[in-house]
Amino acid sequence: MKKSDRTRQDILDATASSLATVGYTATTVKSIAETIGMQDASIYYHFSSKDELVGEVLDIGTARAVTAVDQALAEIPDDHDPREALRVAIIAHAEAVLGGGDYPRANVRTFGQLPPDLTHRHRQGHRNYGQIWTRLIDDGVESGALRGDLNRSVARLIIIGALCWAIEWFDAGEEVSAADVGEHVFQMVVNGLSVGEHESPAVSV
Amino acid sequence: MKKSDRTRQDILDATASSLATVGYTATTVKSIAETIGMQDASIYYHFSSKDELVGEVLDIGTARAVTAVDQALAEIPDDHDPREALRVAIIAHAEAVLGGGDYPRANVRTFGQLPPDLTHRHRQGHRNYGQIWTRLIDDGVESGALRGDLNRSVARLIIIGALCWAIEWFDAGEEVSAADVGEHVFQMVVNGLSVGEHESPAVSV
DNA sequence: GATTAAATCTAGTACACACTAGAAAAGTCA
DNA sequence: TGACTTTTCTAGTGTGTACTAGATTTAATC
Repeated sequence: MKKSDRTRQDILDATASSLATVGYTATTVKSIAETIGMQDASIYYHFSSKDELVGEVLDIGTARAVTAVDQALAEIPDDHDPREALRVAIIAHAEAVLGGGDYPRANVRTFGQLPPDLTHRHRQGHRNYGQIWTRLIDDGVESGALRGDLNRSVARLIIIGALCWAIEWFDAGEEVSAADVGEHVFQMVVNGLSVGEHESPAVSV
Repeated sequence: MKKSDRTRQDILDATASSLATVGYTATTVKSIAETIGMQDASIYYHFSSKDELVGEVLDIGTARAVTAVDQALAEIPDDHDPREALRVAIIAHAEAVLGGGDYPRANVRTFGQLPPDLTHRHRQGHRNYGQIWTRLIDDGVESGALRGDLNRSVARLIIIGALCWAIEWFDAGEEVSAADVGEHVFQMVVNGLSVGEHESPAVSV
């Protein structure tokens, strides 16, 4: 019973890593098996199909991203500026998806390449994740800290999009960290690029 | 000689449409052939391989996006505010990629799913496109209109990312137009979501 | 209308993929 | 050790893919 659990975990890890780096199509059952030194057929003792395996990896990925953002939000004081909550959430997301493990990265990386079944399966998870952001923006607008003249749904998707797309160009080896990317996104979408009266920003790379 | 050109165009169009809607892997030579009422083998009279065909579609896509942005920029007066140039470029990009034809959409949609050869082939095209944006941001910073305390390269990638990711959620049937999305991106990354002294924005959806 | 060239089709090959069946090996515990 | 279970392997199937070769049809030219 112990052996099986460890192997199962190895398979999940290898799949997450492969999805995060080469995407869904290039992630073959054979390549996963090779990574952990098994025959491809042996995978099917632990998972009934490739898509069930991939689905489980993606489930873990969304769960981790949600947890990361929730935890970060839980740590800020109650009397916070709604902008600060947004900042914390953006940076937490950036760190989870860019600097974090393979699971959240696999999630974002394979977005739009999955077969219909898997896409449908994860729609609910994405909706839940989106609600966190909807609330953050609503709080900001209703408290008067954020502008109310923009479509909130579009604003939310633009923020998430800027963060998700970063996975396409972000290079962990470079001098810009995952948190830096988050800080930049926050500075841009909240304070704006335009010269004005901003608090002196903490980030300068 | 005429016939061949028209068929060739039909193949390109069908490929662009397929890439834009279902992605690279699901775009098979057979499905392309079916769309235009041919046998799959006949495609190879016009193109030597699937990837050569796809590569040509992507080339056209980048060219159209570049042209759209260049043209939009050429039409603004010489004494423009650098922010206005950025706004025009952002909206032109949004319209080209979201509201425009299948070719630019195919480009963005298949980003990250292409085999290494094709990825490498288009790196130069993307670099050229990026330079347009680099110049826009540099102009803004050097003229004092945009903040200079952020990493310009990161800022550029965040703007492009927000626009590119929009293809994943944008629905042409909804009440938000492609130009609306561009306007939102501009308002957010240049003026910021934060409440402050903005000119009353023209967009309110 | 006959001759030639262009364009498409029929019929296949080779390969990679997800997945299966049953034998073999490894692990567990009396 | 021996009986049993769990896990992995060997050897395959079927399917879908890009792509090829050569015959066949369609179009253009004289």
